[in-house]
Amino acid sequence: MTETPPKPRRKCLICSVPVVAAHFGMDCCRACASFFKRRKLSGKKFACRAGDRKCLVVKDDKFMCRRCRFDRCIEVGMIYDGPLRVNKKGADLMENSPSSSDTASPSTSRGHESILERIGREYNSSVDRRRVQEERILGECEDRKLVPHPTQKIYLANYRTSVQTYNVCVAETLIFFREAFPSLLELSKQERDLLFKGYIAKFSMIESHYRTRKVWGEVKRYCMGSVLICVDLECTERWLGEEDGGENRLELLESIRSYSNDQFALVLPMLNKAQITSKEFYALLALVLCEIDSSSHIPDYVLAAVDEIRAEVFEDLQRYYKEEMGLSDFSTRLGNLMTLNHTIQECNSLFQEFFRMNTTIFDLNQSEDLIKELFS
Amino acid sequence: MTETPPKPRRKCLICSVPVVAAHFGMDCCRACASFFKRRKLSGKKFACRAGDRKCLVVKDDKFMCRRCRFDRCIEVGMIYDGPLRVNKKGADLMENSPSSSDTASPSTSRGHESILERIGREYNSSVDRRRVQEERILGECEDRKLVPHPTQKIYLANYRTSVQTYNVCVAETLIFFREAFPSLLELSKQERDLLFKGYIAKFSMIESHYRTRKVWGEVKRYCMGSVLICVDLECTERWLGEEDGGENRLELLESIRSYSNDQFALVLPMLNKAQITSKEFYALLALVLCEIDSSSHIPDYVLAAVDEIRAEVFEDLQRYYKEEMGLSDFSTRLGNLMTLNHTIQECNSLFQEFFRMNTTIFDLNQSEDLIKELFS
DNA sequence: CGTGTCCTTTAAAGGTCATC
DNA sequence: GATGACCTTTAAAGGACACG
Ligand SMILES: [Zn+2]
Ligand SMILES: [Zn+2]
Ligand SMILES: [Zn+2]
Ligand SMILES: [Zn+2]
Repeated sequence: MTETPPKPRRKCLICSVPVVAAHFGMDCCRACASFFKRRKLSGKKFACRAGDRKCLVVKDDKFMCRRCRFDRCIEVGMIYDGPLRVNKKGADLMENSPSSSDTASPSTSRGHESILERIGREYNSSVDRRRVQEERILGECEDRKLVPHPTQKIYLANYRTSVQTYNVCVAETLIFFREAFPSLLELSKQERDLLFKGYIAKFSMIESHYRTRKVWGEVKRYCMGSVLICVDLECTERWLGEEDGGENRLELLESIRSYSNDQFALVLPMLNKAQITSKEFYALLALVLCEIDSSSHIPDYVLAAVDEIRAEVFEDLQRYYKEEMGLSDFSTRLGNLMTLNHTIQECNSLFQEFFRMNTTIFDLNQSEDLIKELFS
Repeated sequence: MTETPPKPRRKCLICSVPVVAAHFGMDCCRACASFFKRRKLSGKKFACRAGDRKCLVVKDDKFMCRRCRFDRCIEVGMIYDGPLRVNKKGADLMENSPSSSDTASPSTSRGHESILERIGREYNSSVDRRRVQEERILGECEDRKLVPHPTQKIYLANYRTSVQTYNVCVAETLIFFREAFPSLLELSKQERDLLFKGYIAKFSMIESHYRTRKVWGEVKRYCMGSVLICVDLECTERWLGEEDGGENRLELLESIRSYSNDQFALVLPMLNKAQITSKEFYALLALVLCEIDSSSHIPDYVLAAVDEIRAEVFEDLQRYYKEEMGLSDFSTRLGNLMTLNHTIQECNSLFQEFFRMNTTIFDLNQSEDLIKELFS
């Protein structure tokens, strides 16, 4: 009837073409959504066409700079954590289980759960348990301070809450360790405890970075100490109160500073480059267990047991890359993941001193019998 | 085949029953999701059954405290901003337009756009324009500081960026004013400018609170100054640099402090209570224009023009409540919205001094001819 | 009315394929 | 092999209704 007025419509936040729906949490066109997903999946990063990473990203018939287009996607806040559902075609039909009734299937139609599924389930379950306990710890803490986060209740860590949540973390991760790697139950309790003692430090390291990225995205100011607490990296001195740490106070502060500085210098760049998915993180939770320092006196049959786990993880990881992610060439992703694995190993070796000291400190404060037993 | 192992499943974050899917962004059961939606829609708040707002919310056959259940929903981060799509049944079929082809329909199937749709469209369009210009302003600012936000790039406001973004806001809001209220084009330019001069302060006030809630949720530490910049309320003194503000520096600081303190005391509680949806915000953008101080010397025919807008908004608002929100009794929501409207009016009257001074300050810095013309 | 179960609808994710 | 148009599938939102 009347002439159509110039109604402003939504535009693609990446390339400015008109857009009808949201993709990956942001207003963008289907082409940019496809592009972002492919780039995330492949794991490859390209160089900027101009070299200065300042190309304008607009739909000017072909030749958008791939690096700058991807950077723009990250900048506007698009998120993609790997496929949500598994590829129907690729899945083999080993048995026709009658699981279609009321009980929810464990995300694939296969009869038994894969190792990555099991690790993921047990990890998330341990996080749920830790969250409940941390809520209680923080509820009892008089001077708790909320950190500004728009969607979650996150608190500033202090010495006391760090020690308490770490104790909870150790206890719950021990359960995770038992449930996620049941094959290790064939070893003696002593051997398992030795493995766990070497594991918990590496676990804490990768978990901290993983949770930080999950909770804070591209924000570099905070570092998650556990499920509900985080450290403000711009005022780390606030973490340790004047009366905390006893006679080791200054020493402790210096250790922590050097530990975190070097860790951020080593692990963070790798983690940013790898952009790992949740499933890859679950794989990492197993792979760091399987990297055992050859200088430590571990019997061969224990090494054989972890090698079995490593092989199972690699098999499942390849299946994940091929079937679920639909990658024909997954060498880049696997390479990134393995580099990350070795970086963590390296970082862990560098700071064994710190962790030994750490263990001593936490020993003084521990209340749980379980932990006393472990670190005696 | 084998006995089902005790696999941990997801639980309702509100009442702890097993849950199969997410609702409103969080893992919760369908009952809690329904409950949350109904409570959000109705706008009513109930008193806590025990009085201390500390009831445990668990599915123990009837009698969950409604207040504590709702509080828990907010706490875990559930979000609901009114129905996403319009009720098909309620919509009248005035014409059968051939719009079903390629051009996207303007969210309802009605031939012409309602006033709230128009205001919303023009408001969002003005925000898009401001975002582009603010990105440029901040790109040129040497000492810009990112505020930690997991999904958006938000910067800390300083005196310079505040002035610049305010100028952009005035210019773009003038366009919004013209496009959203076309009926006012029948008035003279002088009359429209007079209306706009009274409008811009109230606009800034409600927009600031609306954007703060949208960007920061329940976080009370930051207050959005414009689209991309915000003030850290825990160190407001950083906002004004040592050399900013000229001879009025201390006076200016004091004005701002008292202005913001009182505004937060008056407007914030109402806004938290009302929990307005986007559409209600659009209605408010019109309603605050229509509240004109009787002491000002505005001709009757101008008052008649804004009264026409007010009537149109009320009509559309009722249609929204009835048809889109499906409310049979919308008195609580409308009451909350009107209280908010009057609180803003009251707050505006209280701080006319501040804004007069404000205008003078911004006059000294303005570069756009448009603004010079307006505030001469 | 307020609640919770169940069914329908749809926005956004997954997947395919011709083109370069 | 990368791209983007064009289908197919599904998780989560809307809506109806029986119960108290
Ligand atoms: Zn695009
Ligand atoms: Zn480039
Ligand atoms: Zn529930
Ligand atoms: Zn209660």
